[in-house]
Amino acid sequence: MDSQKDRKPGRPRNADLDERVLKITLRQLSEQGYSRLSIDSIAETAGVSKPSIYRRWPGKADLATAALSTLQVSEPVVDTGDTRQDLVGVLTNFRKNLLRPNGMTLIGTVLAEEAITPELMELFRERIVKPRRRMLRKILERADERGELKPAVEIRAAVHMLVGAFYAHYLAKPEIGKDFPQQIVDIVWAGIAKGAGR
Amino acid sequence: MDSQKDRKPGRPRNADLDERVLKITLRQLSEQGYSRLSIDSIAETAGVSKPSIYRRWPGKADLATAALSTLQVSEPVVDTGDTRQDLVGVLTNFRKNLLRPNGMTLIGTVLAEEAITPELMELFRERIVKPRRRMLRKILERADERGELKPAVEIRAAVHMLVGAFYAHYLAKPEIGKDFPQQIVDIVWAGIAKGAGR
Amino acid sequence: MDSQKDRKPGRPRNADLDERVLKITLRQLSEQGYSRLSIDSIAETAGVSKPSIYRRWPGKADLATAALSTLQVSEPVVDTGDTRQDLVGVLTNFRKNLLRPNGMTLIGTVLAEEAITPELMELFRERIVKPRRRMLRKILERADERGELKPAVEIRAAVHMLVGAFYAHYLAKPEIGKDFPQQIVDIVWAGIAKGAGR
Amino acid sequence: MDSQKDRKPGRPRNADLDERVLKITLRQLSEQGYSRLSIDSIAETAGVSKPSIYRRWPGKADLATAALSTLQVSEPVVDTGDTRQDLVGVLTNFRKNLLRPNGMTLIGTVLAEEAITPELMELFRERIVKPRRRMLRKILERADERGELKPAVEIRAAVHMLVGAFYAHYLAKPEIGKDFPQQIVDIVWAGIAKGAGR
DNA sequence: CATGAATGAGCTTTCATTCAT
DNA sequence: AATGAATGAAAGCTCATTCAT
Repeated sequence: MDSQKDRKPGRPRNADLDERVLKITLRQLSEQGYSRLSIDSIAETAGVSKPSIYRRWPGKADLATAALSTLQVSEPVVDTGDTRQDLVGVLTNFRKNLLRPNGMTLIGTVLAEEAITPELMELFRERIVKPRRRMLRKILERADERGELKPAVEIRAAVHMLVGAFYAHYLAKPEIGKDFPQQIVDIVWAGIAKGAGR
Repeated sequence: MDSQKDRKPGRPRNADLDERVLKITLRQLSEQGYSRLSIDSIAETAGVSKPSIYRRWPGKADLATAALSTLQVSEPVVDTGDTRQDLVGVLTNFRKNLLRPNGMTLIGTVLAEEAITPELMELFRERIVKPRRRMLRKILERADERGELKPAVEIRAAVHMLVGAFYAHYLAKPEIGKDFPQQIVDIVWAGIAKGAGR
Repeated sequence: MDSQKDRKPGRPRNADLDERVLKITLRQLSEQGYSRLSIDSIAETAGVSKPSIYRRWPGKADLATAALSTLQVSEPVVDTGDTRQDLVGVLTNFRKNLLRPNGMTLIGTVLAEEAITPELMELFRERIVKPRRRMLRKILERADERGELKPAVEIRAAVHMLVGAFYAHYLAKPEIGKDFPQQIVDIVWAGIAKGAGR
Repeated sequence: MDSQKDRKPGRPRNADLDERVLKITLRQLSEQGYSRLSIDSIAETAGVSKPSIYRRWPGKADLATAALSTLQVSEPVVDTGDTRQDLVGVLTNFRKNLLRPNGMTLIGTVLAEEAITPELMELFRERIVKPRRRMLRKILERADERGELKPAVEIRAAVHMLVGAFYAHYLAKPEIGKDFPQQIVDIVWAGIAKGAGR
């Protein structure tokens, strides 16, 4: 009798449903962008009725936001002791994600919608952009603590360059060579490391 | 007979119209993205009928493409003799464009639509991305010819970094400081210039 | 054994609930009409679940009907001895009700729905229309017994005119003057009273 | 060549369409009321696409209003010289309309929607209510000019009673006898005519 | 008994596109 | 060539009703 005492009243939610809907929303979001995203088609694909969706999320924007917020970049921070190798590791992984089908669509949609649905951009920043940057920043901060960097190096700017190089490359040419992470790290390292650049 | 020699038969097309439509299309494209782009509203804003649009461009994608292709980045290549100053000049201008209202919307739309309307991306690459990169590349090539760069420097990678840093910064934080171009150039320069990085 | 003798088995119904729901239903019915009446919103406003409503009333029509049937015009029959004054009294009250906000919405809804939900009209007739008419009829019958009326006066027709004048006035112009009841009574009285109309 | 000079450019409108849509709208409005009125079903019944409707009328309210405004009570003003006979004639016709199927639905809908879509009521007043009243008023004014009425009779109030009696009767009992017009006219006449009421 | 969840059908409205002058 | 009219297909959202605890 005790085992039921804290059961909530009413028909329990179908827990699957949340997950299924969010997953499909995220897929449509990444494949077709926010404005092509259709609750009709999400409902159909998920095998769910539209009101079930509207019960959970008040509107399209909220649903898209919720889907985005399920994303979470969370790779363990590597620490091999070799700064350059650590950086290359993170960037290699970044490259892989970028080159996946629709790897850039989500970021595109988020930028395209910024004026109209700014929440998307904000979430994307918090959940995707910042976590990835944090990994790189940590690596560089460790290097700094070990005294590997020049004094007064702008770590944030270095991170911008490391990450940004991939965006720029993609925009110029969508095939990014396997050794690009290494190339980028080499140049940045030469720019920020103490005694580098001989 | 002279006065008519290069007239085509039939009622001539209204040349104004092309221009007006393309201009408005481009604006809507930059402000609201491709999928919110509405031929209805373009026609209305331009004071033109929809069939007049369809006569010229077979469909929405073609119209958007045509509008994009009117864009042309064409800044005069500066050459002050000081490589770093030249780079900072170009990037300062780049920053200004980026920070304009909707400065990133167009690029976002183009990325978001890549899977569905790849022509947009291709055009954007040719008309916007590559010209800007070319300016930076030229500056660096000149520097190389003057012997300012380390041997075997990957100029293309350096350009990726210079440009990309802005994208990355925008994604992480949309306010980009005035001295950011200088910061970036400093680091890259330290990474690629002969004798730099002491 | 006494204390439970008239308890029904199982959990007793919450009597409050009936009342609350009906009251809110009646309000929505009077303010927005039958077809805008929404069980969703009734449930929410009453703080009740929808199945609790459906358990009591099989559907929307039944609920609306039940709400209507709680209405009951029941004014004490005045009898000052002065027929005209009595009539004016009733009609003055009628005017007040008519001019209340949404004073005509309920009657409108009932007419509008007659073809689809005839029960509403029937109930309205029994609970609202007839009781009010009965008051007027009583007054006139009393007058007749006192010998104030011409012989063979159609009392029912007189009542139609007394009441109907207000409807007609409202339809033509929704502001009804304070002396309208008196005006109407004067004319009717001149038409039906013995020796009137000199 | 002249015969075409004032033809409007563009594809001409399908004139039938307006008429068909308005007719069906009016029917649905009278049968089911404003809020059940559905553009979907109007379009289907009229064999027309929904955008064709929206091109002509910006929304549901406008369409309903337009449909209402096609109505026009316009009966020739009879003048037999016998006031009572003239009145009975108009009211007999009124009775016939009232007793038609859904004869009261339209007026009900208009009342029910007054708070939400007041244009309907306004139009109804102008197009239906006032014209009919005008006919009765004219008859009474003529009688007055002929010196048939008591001095200072409130003609408007008399008209309210004549018309209103039918509404009141309908609300109390929807079967209205054939001699009701005569009955009503008799009482009112006794109330307002000079020397009547013996 | 009462609840919260789920559903199918419907609503108004907009869009890209084609027709008929 | 240019126009206004017409269309089929969808979109976002809400409602009356039923299910599963």
